[in-house]
Amino acid sequence: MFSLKLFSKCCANEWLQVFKVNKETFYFEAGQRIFSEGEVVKGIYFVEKGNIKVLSKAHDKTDKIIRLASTGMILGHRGFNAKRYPVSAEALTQTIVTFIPLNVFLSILKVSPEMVIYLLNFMSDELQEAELRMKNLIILDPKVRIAIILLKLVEVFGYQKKEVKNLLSFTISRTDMANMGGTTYETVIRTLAIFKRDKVISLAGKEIVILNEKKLRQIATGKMKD
Amino acid sequence: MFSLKLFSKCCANEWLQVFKVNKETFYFEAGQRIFSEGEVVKGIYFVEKGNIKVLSKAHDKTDKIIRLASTGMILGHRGFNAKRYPVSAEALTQTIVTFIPLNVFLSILKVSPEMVIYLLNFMSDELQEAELRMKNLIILDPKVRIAIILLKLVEVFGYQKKEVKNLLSFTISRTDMANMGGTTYETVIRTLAIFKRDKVISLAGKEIVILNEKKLRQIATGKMKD
DNA sequence: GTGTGAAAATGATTTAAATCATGAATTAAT
DNA sequence: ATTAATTCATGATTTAAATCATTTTCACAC
Repeated sequence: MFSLKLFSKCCANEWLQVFKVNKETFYFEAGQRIFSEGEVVKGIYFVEKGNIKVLSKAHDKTDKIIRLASTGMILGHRGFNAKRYPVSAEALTQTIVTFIPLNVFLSILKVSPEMVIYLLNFMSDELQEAELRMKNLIILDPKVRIAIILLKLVEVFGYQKKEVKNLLSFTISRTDMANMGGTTYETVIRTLAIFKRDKVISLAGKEIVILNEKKLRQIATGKMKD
Repeated sequence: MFSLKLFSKCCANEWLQVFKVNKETFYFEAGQRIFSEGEVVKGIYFVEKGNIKVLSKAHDKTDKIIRLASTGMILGHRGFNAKRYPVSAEALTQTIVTFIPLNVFLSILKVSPEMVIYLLNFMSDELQEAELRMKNLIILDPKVRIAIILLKLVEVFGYQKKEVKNLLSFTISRTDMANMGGTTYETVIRTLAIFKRDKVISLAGKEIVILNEKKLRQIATGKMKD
């Protein structure tokens, strides 16, 4: 259990007890909201298992995918200085999360410099990640952006350990990919078709197999023009 | 002096002394680098005065503008968990910064929960800011994006207090605006011409006067189609 | 199995923005 | 002041991707 490991590493025994007493476990099915933008911040979530998309409402009232999350990640930490969550979190698959009330977490932060450092590092990583995506979105070529998204899927969700080699353990919808990449789902589909033609990936229904991760990485870093 | 105020608010007297003894002041001219991507992280910077652009190298080897900074902001905090700065900072105007070595700053963090909270809030804000920009970039209309950039210039650099009302105190180049907006400088220039035609702004050379901030805000939030 | 709805896939058309090309204006340098 | 260099400005052309319109495939229910 991710959160338990983290707290036992960072806290003295008495505070580990505080965590254990105050934590709650929640289960979500695919499509369910873990929390929604605008809700009052009650606490912080640790993803024990599952895949999640973090959404934020844009000016046009549609939700944009801000990041993907999976096992071992923190949710709701953007609420620190806000009264209300600035983003929503929605389960993409069956998900288990551990919840801890904000005041309890803040108390633990006060007595655990290790936890402070962990959190600062986590947020620093997230900041770099967000800025990296920003750069990627500025790059105008959708092919590059979609290659980056595929690599992101590998990074966050990983490969299925079953028969087929390099079959993504979870594939988000083409529409979600378009959302992440700032493009349309038709463009995503066409681009995936090109990648398939070039033997970079293969498609089995909506499922995606990464045939040539090296080549995909070259496309994603702009080292391959076609 | 921004950093002095911050530390005296957050620290007991003895630690304020540690800050005062260890801090250094640096001066930069427009175009000079404060630190560069890839350099070993030595410490953290507080902007006392001046305008700065924070850059990050993209795949195509060109620098992309990640954020703008001005008086009262922190630089170099992305280096917390990294050995080397993941971004560069370049002065846009004459700039004064206070530098404090990382180990000194971390020591102060350990004894000052106030400073921890301040930093967490600052980073939380930055994260939200980055995600907001991400959303904005996903929105495809360059006109909206350029309106957002103009408002950003108002927010970060403010208006000149001289004769002309609502004259931006500092205008970045069209090329820099294009960089921030993920577009070309021609598109920036054309869009500014449209804004001028619609009496939203006026142009005096490269300088920009915001004539109708309300209307600009409507364009930026997509509430105005033309 | 058959039916229904959703998601994926493709083709045709339009459109907006990038690119290319050139010229004007502003700034800096001698 | 004159030249050079940089930045700003516009017009013409091309191109890539959005939009629109259908068709196909897949998944789930009955």
